[in-house]
Amino acid sequence: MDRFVSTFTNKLDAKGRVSIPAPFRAVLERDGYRGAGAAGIYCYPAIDAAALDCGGERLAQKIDGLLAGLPEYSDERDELSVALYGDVQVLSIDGDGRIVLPEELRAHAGLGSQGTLAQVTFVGLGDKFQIWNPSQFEARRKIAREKAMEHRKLLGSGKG
Amino acid sequence: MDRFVSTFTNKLDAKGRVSIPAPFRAVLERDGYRGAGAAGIYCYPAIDAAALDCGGERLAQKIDGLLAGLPEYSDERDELSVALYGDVQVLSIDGDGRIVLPEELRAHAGLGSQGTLAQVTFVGLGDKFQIWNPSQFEARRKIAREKAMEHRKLLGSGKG
DNA sequence: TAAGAATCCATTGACGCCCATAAAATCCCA
DNA sequence: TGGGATTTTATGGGCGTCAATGGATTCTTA
Repeated sequence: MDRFVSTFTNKLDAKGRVSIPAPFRAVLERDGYRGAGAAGIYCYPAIDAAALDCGGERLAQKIDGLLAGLPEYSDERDELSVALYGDVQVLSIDGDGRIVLPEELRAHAGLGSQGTLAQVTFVGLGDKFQIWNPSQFEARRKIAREKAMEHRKLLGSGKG
Repeated sequence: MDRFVSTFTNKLDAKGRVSIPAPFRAVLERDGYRGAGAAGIYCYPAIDAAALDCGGERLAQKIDGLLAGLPEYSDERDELSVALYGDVQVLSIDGDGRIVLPEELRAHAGLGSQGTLAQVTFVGLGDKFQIWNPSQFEARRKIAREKAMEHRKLLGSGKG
């Protein structure tokens, strides 16, 4: 049972390409691999952050599972379907392990426009990973650490 | 059930490699060993100390367990995911029982930068262990002893 | 045919893997 | 029980492979 773990920062080149960190690629391959040429990741704007949520088959199934819990023809389900599926893009992974980030996704995550050189940060979150603007992620991480510190006693993780 | 116990100090070489103490290795192997090549340890900056927390599969499962209890799309979960998964690095153990400490982790623990020769101290803490800068750990240990002494008086106050 | 996209190729630098040596702990046997 | 032999650790170094990145070339399609 592989998970996406730790963070990596790679370069976004002039064509909008960026290498997926090798460890993440390995997880994706073991996850929902669909043959050499057909490999791809699901990617969509995170609902509550300036970042992109990404994952493989397992993530897609998880979304399916969420929706399955709602009544077939409810407004709730329709709205969630749109929110979750509507903005999803399937990004294919090229022979060198890279994806191309479309303009729309880049805009949401605060990554430079096409042609702009930039860095992007991949953040492992277990069964999915996120793509961030590095400096924005640093700020986010700082907050997360503070929160974690607060929760520490509750969690009992201090003594592990 | 094996535990990480006692402390060892080994050299960090020019490549940033350091041998994991043999006794710790033995515990890791019995813990969640996944075949020769796939062996690795989970390592992340300690939340409340200038040290690194390390462990094997058991530690990873503990993290999973913490998150599994939280609702799928909650702020709480998001933050903890970032704090827990985002900072974790999976360090693979080479054929000689060594790991490479990445720059980011070294910085947090006050170990020299790349190229710098240094020593690192491994401290057993039961089901995980920590990596310290030796002198910082000595200071820490001294305080711990004093505290322990105080507690001892409290604990043993009945008998004197 | 031009623009954009996808595929392929090349470079470089990091990392994993292997071996060699040295020190230390363990074992073995008289 | 003591001393030598053997095995395990720790540590240093070399080399090959793979990942990341930049650029070129081919393929689509408008």
